[in-house]
Formats: sequence, C-alpha cells, structure tokens
Amino acid sequence: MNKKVMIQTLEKIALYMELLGENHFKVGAFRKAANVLEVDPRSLTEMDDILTLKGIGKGTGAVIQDLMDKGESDLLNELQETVPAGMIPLLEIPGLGGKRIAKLHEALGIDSIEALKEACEKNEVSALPGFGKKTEEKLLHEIGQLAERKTSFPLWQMVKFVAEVEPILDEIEEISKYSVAGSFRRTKEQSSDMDFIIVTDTPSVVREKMLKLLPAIETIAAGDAKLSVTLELEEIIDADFRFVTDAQFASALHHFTGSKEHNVKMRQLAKSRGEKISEYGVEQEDGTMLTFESEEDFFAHFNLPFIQPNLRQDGRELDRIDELDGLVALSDIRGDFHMHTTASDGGYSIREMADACRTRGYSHMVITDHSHYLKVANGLTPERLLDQLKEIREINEEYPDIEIFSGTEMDILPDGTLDFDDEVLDQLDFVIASIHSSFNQPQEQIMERLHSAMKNPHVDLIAHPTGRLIGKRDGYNPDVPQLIEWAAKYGKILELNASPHRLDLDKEYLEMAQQAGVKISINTDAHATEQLELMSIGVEYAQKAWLKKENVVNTWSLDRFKQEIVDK
DNA sequence: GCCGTTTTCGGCCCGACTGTTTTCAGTCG
Repeated sequence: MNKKVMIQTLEKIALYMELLGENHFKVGAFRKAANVLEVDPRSLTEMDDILTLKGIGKGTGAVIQDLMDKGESDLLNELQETVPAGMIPLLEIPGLGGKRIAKLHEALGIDSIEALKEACEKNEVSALPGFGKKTEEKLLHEIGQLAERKTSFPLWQMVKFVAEVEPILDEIEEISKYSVAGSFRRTKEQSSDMDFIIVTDTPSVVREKMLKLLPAIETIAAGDAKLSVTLELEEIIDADFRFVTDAQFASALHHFTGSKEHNVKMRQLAKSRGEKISEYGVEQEDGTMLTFESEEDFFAHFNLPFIQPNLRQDGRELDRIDELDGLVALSDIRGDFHMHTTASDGGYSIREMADACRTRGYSHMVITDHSHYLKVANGLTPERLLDQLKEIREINEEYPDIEIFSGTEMDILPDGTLDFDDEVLDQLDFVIASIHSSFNQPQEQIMERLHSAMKNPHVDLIAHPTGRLIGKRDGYNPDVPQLIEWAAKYGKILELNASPHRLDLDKEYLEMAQQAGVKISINTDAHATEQLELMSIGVEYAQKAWLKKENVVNTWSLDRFKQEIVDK
C-alpha cells in the first residue's frame, strides 16, 4: 500500500463529509489522521504501530485497515456514491462551506457549480432560509471570478507582491509599525494570500486611506479590526490587514504568522497552564491580559526559545526545540558552489561574481557554467572550459581573501552519458551534474541517467535534483528516495537550490537525505551578482527541513572543503 | 471522530465580519 494513497483517501473522506455538512470536528478528525501519517517520516511498512498512533482511532483506523486489506476504503466508496463529484469544486467558492453546500444540495439538489449558477439566476437560492439576496449576488459574482483566479502563488511571486504593498503602507502616517505575516513570513513555497499586521491608533482612518491607495478591486470585509481586500497586482490576490495596538503587535504577529497547527499547539500548551492565547495577548486565569514586547518575549513566557517563523510548521517544532541551536544559519555559510558567468548564460564576469562573493564574506566559491550540450545557455565546450580554468587560476592569484574553484554544471544527456569526458572532469575542482533535457522520459530512464552521473567518481553534486519550477512545472519526477540512497552509497552531495523558483530538493526529501547521512549543499545557482542574495531564502528553507549546520557543506571551512571535496 | 493524571462524556483554538437575523450561524484564517 502506498502511503500517499492512504493520506489522500483520508483527506477525500474528510472532503466528502464536509460536503455533507458533517460536524466539523468529525471532518477534522479525518484530516488530522491524514496529517499524522504525513508528518511521520516512516514508510507504511515501517509503521507497525499505525493503528495506535495518537489521532488515529476506531473510525480512521477502520479506513486504514480497509486500505491495507483490500486496497480500497468502503467508507470512501459509499461517500462517493452519495456525493456527486461535481460538488467538490463548490468548496472553492469563497463564502461557501460544508454547511451551506449541504443545505443547497438538500433543498435544491445543487450538485455542481453550473447547477448553483442556474439556481442563483432563477433566484431560488435567495428564497432559502438563511440565504438572502446579497448572498445570491455574491455567489454569482464569485462563480464568474472562479476561472480567472489563481489560488496559490509561488514564493518568488509573493516577494514581488509584498514589495508592492509595503511602500503603500509606508506612505500612511497613521501606521506606526507593520509587518508581513502569514505563510509568506514562514517562507512557504506557495501562499494563497498576503497577511499584514498593522499598528495604529486610528484603524478607521488607516482603513479608508488604504482603500484609496491600494489597487483593490473588491472589499471582502472592512471593520476596525481588519480589512480584507482583493488586489489587482500582476495577478489577482487577496490581502488581509489586521489593525492592532502597539502592545498587541507581538501576539498578533505570532497569531497571524501561524501555521494553524503551530497555533493550535501553542494554545493547547497555554490551556494546560490555565492561560488562553488570542491574537491580542495571553489571558490569565484571573482575566488579565498579558502583552509582549516581541515574539521572543511571547515564547519566553512559555519557557520556550524563539521559534523562528519558518520553523512554525506542523506543531512538531515544539518537541524539537533542542535541535534549534544546531540548525544551519546564514552566518554559517562560507561559500556558494553553483553560479554562472557571462561565459555561459550568466550576466557577470568571474571577477564580478568573485567580488560579490567577497562582499558576502565568503572564503570560497565555485564557478559552474553550463556545459556544451546546453546550447541555449551557451554551454562551454571542453576547450572553453579548460581556458576558463586557466583564467580562474590567474584571477585567484589576485584575490588573497577568497578562493575561487573551477567547476562546471555538466548536463546529464538524455541517453545517460555525461557531457564531458573523465579527462576533462579530472582537471576540475568541483563537478555538478544536472538534467536540463528530456523531462518527459519515463522514471526508469530518468533514474538511469541520474545513476550514471552518481557512479562517476568525478561528480561531486547533483543540482536541483527534481527539476521542479514551483507553480510552473513539476520536474522530471525522479524516485527521490532511491536517489538519496545512491547519494549515500556513492558519497555524493545533493543540492538545495536556493532560488525561490526551485527550492529543490523539497523539504521532506531534505529531511530524508539528512537522516540517510547525505550531505546537502545550498546554492543560489546565481546568474547575476544580486542573485547571490538568494542564499538567505535557501538557508531559511533548509531550516524548515531541520538541516543541521554540520550536514550543509557550505558551512565547512575552506580547508575542509578542499580536503574532503576538491582533493578527494 | 478523537481524546483523557480535571478522563469514558463533553469539549475540541478563537475571534472578526457578513448577512440574515432580531440574537446568531456560517465562513474564514
């Protein structure tokens, strides 16, 4: 039995139950069971205690047992017969939840978006108790918007969106302080909206000014505690703004940074101490409200160290605070080992890249231009590569404070051969191998290509191991656990590509790699000097995977890098 | 549906806003 199928089955059951208007704690129980399986790093065959895990009980356990025995779930089958599949997309309509969908289905037989649209147009919906004219109009409006609205935005795009909103907030003098919050603040790969916490004494003034200044095409909610709007930026995206006092700021920031699971855990912790956490502070048993100068103080109140936003994930972080100290940090990074110059498709020279790396305080770096197979990127022929090697050796003489190593980002060709011969590779300090072509090959063939690269003793690192571009393409679908196994066997480094377009390997796999003893290199893959700054995103993402400093080769000293990697 | 050192039933995180209501249910985050 495939663990993913099991997780999806539990989630589907939750979804169908939601559509039936079931008690949301019941729905939540199935979601929780799915989550318990998901956060458990073991495979199904390794989980002999699955039915006794906390969060899995009689009902969810029966589903799991069904799947183990028969490969399918009776409960899910029944639900699928009861609930028309067309109802599932109804949940995507803002303002519609399980309760209302169930009512619409029961009263009017609505089983699809199309049916809902018709019913609204015939004014049948507004005739139902609990629904009114405004709701009907809103539903029609939302249905119209559905097709053109995206529901999630990759990190790289969120960076741009946030950068567009912040200057507008800067302009409003009644705002004394603000911060972005939400999943973006947690360095999530994708976010569905923007969240900001705003400190002001005059929320209504700020709200009105914001409505004038922001490119808002719709106001979803506008009160003294929050403003919720739909913005027209490069894409249509919702934004939530919460208005709080200075004293409430830290609590509000923590609350609206989430994650939801993290907040639930924190609230449970508070409750066990007789306290109550809200976005305004921590309420004591006697009703007094404690507020905090900073999030650090907030955590300290619960005898916890500061848990940075990117670590606030599934709630398990509260059990892993003893690991916080050993995590890789930006200040530990001593070099970047994957970058391009004008020799291939980069925008700057070797010297310019070296200067930029020196400014960042690195002790070493590797130039890794593309290889000749990649014509579109002006990949280097063996001759050009060896010329570049000489040039790098010369330039190195000029820089006493940084060591520039010469490397390549060599293509693994569609037939599994490598773009350079061993004699060429032998002369380089550092060899990256990666796939840039024939993504559509069957997994077996992709794996053969990767295997052939990993078996080569000259290859040091596999770059962006899945080839994903977040929000654009999934990559070439390798069998990553197998890849990790090979990396451990052949002693190869796997890359965490720091580009917010890639963040590849994915954090679940990074964690798996670390457990398997595989070393990780965080690289920016910079094609311009300013892209070297993406290292901070890479490190933040690595922290999400709980990567320890020791396991990230960029933290190693120049001597160790030379000894264990270059001269090996 | 799940859970339990305040325990086998009763609560499950909690508050803002909206729309449909005359005091609150539903949705959302």
